[in-house]
Amino acid sequence: MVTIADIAKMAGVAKSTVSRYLNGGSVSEETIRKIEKVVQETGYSPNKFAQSLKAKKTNIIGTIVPRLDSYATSQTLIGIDEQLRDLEYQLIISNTSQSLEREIENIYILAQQKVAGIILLATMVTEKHIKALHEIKVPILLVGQENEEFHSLIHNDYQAAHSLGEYVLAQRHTRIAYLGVTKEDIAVGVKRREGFMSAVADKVDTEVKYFETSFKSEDAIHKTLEIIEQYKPSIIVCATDNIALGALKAAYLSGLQVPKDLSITGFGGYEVTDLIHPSITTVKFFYKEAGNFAAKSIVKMVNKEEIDQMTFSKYEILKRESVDKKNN
Amino acid sequence: MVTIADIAKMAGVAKSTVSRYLNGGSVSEETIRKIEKVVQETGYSPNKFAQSLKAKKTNIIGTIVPRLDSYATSQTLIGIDEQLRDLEYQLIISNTSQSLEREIENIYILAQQKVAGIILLATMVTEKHIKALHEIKVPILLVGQENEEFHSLIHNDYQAAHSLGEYVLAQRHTRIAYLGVTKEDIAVGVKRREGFMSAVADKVDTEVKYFETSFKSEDAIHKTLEIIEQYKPSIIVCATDNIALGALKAAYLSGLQVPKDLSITGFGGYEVTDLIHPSITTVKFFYKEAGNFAAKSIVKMVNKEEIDQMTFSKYEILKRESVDKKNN
DNA sequence: ATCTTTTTTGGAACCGGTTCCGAATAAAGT
DNA sequence: ACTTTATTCGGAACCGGTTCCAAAAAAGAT
Repeated sequence: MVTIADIAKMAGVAKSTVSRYLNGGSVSEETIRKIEKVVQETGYSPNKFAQSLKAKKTNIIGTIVPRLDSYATSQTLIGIDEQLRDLEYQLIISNTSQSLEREIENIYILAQQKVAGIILLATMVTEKHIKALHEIKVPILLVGQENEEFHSLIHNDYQAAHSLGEYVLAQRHTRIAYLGVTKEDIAVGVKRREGFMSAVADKVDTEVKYFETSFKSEDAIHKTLEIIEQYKPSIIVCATDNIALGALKAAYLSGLQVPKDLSITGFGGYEVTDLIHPSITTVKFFYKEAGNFAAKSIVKMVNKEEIDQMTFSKYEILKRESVDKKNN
Repeated sequence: MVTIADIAKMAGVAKSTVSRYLNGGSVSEETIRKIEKVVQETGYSPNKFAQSLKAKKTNIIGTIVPRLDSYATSQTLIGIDEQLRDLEYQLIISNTSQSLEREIENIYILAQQKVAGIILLATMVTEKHIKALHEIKVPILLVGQENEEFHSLIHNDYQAAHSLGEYVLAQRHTRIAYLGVTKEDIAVGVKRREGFMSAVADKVDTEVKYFETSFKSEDAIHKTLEIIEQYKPSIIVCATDNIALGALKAAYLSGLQVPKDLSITGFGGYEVTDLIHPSITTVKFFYKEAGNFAAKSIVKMVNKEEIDQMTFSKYEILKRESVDKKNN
């Protein structure tokens, strides 16, 4: 490994002169040429650890993600990655495999690595999270969950679900099942449910029942089989697209035709929802664009610029084959 | 930020004593207690840059991946991540968004960061790749593509496709379309095709035609529409599950029933292939287990242990609803 | 109690880069 | 030609940890 001392010796100058050359300091044209020649011949590049040790900072942004095999996470990371590259920051991805303990641990690990900022894609934000995030003195951006103590970028779960509720009413569905998830996930478990109910509850001649499943499609299959047997809804509104896939499978297993016998909606706008038959009506969140925005925001925070405390990403209702219009 | 010098001062000992305490050197019980107390009170942890600068190595394994939104990549990374965590190595994920230039660049960047080893999930291995991998003097493991100069962990594309070909024959399909991808991808574009053809070519009364598409489902939809119109196969064997999803959509758009009018197979064993209707017959590769194995292997290489030059991961034919048996 | 062996400790050098500042040199001004 | 200003350069200290080795202390043997 070639060091700055080697380069200095080979170019016949001092280490500090090479350093000045590398960092835009005062160096004569002749000396520049001498150093350049040696740098090119050797392929020298500075030792990152030495630089960071001295500078006490890095150009690294850490992200903490709950899982690697989720569409929302992947797309968000792609957006973050693209934008950070443009801004000449390096991205570190820490996968916590949905362990809250690991999330806390990774917060401290990233701080130790002197990341310039942290983007936390959170499923939930506990007191321990908050304590850790305060202790480490690093700019933090939450993505996907809101919290009044930290800057947040969230998908407008409430408003999106409300819009979907309006669409379901406009399609004249009156016997509605809502298949949600645990309240511990504020965004998916609470806000989407509340938003949807705000649109459909208390409508005359409209019955809506809440059911709960996990995030796994296999559990959603079983739950939907129950719902079909016990409640016979004309539509099932699912809190995620993966749950909707499970509901679709259960409909087939029950001998029902979608959307004729049972309509189904999802949430997220995963690509596969347009590839299958029937294509699934869903709410599309622009995860990649959200990732782009998150990257820009965290860099602004690193540079001590002001950003909004809370930002909402866009959504779009994708009206597709899986919902029909009822005649009543 | 508390440094080792602060700890030493507070405990009334020398820096080198604190360092020995931290690294299992010779320290008396009394001195251990003094240091421990101060370390706990301050929450001190060593500066990673200083450690790495001195040690000239890290406990980081870098992975270079072509994309973040692929099932195979996600599962492999999850497997790598789990295993590395157990082995107390940190994982860095570098996403190259399918740019060969970025792959080369990231090889050098990771070397600069003194990663202990690199796992390269490659789509193809060019001369530039080989040059870079040789220059950086870091243990390398290729995953998903074979190359005789570097240790490789590959999915047995040839044998798996051969087995699938045998299954297709056993289901008595005689008018077969194979929908493949570019030959530049040796594993998916060459080996899978060759393996399948080795099973079905030259069979009496069996006609098999090769067609080509990109990895994108949308392109596969269009290509499949053409194939259905021009060749009317009884089965389409697709080089990936995403292509199979496209083929399934095209069958629906053509008014065909699967598997009655047209059978479809995929490759990879993505979860969604069992969620949709009809469930797709496919070859399942155990990506996560492959990731586990890759992590163990790279760590062995880092420790100068011998490993096999080439290792094959397992596969399994998942016989599902999308292929029926012909009566001929 | 004395001698030998083992354990413990601290000082200093080192890892590879950055930065300050005085000295030297060059350029500009009178 | 002399003075003032600007540019360039190199030496040394520093960033926070590790490690070597001589000296001191402790433990074991006679």
